Amino acid sequence: MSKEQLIGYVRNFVSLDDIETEQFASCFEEVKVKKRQFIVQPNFTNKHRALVVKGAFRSYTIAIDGKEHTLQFAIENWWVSDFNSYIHQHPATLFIVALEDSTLLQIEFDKEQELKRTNHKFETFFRIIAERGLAFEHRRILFNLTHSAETRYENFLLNYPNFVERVPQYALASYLGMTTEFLSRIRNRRAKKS
Amino acid sequence: MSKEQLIGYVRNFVSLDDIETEQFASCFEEVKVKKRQFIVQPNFTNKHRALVVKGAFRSYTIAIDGKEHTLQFAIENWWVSDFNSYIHQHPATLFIVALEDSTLLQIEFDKEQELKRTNHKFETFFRIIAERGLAFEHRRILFNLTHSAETRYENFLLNYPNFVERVPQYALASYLGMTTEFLSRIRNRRAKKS
DNA sequence: CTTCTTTCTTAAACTACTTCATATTTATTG
DNA sequence: CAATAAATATGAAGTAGTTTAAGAAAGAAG
Repeated sequence: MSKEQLIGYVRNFVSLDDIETEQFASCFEEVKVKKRQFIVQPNFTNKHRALVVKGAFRSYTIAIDGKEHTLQFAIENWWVSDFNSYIHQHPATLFIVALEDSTLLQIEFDKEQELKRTNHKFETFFRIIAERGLAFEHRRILFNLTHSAETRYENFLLNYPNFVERVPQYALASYLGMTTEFLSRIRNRRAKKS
Repeated sequence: MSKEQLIGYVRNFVSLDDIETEQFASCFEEVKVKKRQFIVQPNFTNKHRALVVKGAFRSYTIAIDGKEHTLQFAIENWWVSDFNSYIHQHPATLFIVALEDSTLLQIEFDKEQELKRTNHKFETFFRIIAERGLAFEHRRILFNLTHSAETRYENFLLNYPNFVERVPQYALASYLGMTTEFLSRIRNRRAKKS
């Protein structure tokens, strides 16, 4: 059962006894999603957050000029949601789409609230992942402010080599804040050098 | 005493009885900081997080080319820290400097850990502020990806009018991801229009 | 295997923003 | 309140990255 993976993940952050483990795991539901299927769409409230058990996702928005901009990717052991929509339980602004046939373990907002309310350890767990997420985004913002398009790409290659192969170029470009054409040129430039 | 302000802030998120309130508040220490004084510097671990009681701060980094890039501003009722340094207790990468003579209420990392360990409510409080911080940075990243320099400035004006007056232009420019010269032009352009 | 669609590539023209250099205004300090 | 330093303004030249457009390659679907 894929919940092993969830348990393993949670135990990185808090130690749970058997009863707690069971209680935690029982709040999650396995969902299979086909490539190109949307799990979140603008104007619909994002009622779950999900751990990617297998597969890959992309969350993005479409600007007024029609262009797509990627906020996040998620592969195995990453969480996926429109976080603003989820925590405030108001309408989403993002699309979230499966980049591959995927399996998720998702928890409903209300169940998560209950978990956090009933057991200090669960509260701790969600606190830690929020903190780590925040620290991550701080690093990302700073890196984006301080580096050129090419350096941002190199950094992504270095830190997330396993994402690169699984993510379409246009999506990666829009995550890194450049056009797909420009990323194509960067890749070409680099290929020639080596 | 300025701890009233801290209590008021915390009670926005969790309800504390008198004993809890006292326990929470007693972990914070008031610190006065003069304009231009640094409270965090690269390579020193950031041992506290602090609520701004009065005044204003800026956290920023200096890139290899010598240019400053602002990660955050903080005025009254905002938290300030090098969050990556603080939560992992490893050396800071940021400078944090007072933009005005200021008063802080700061808590030591170890005391915060203890608060969270000993009382579920305190854990909840820190979970909530981390989640809100994360949601905030998601909005910021998306907005930066989807809008031009001028629009980013207009948005900042709209959402944080009270920051604008208190923050030097070059710092705001570097927060918004543009040069101070370009922001100067934008402001000039706008002034002429109206 | 063929057709249709999606993604990637390449090149030339363009533009939003930067850089550099200098002048002006606004703060800070003795 | 001078004197000096720090921040802002402005113009001209430069560039990193975009836009547009068209073709090539790769994937998906029958």
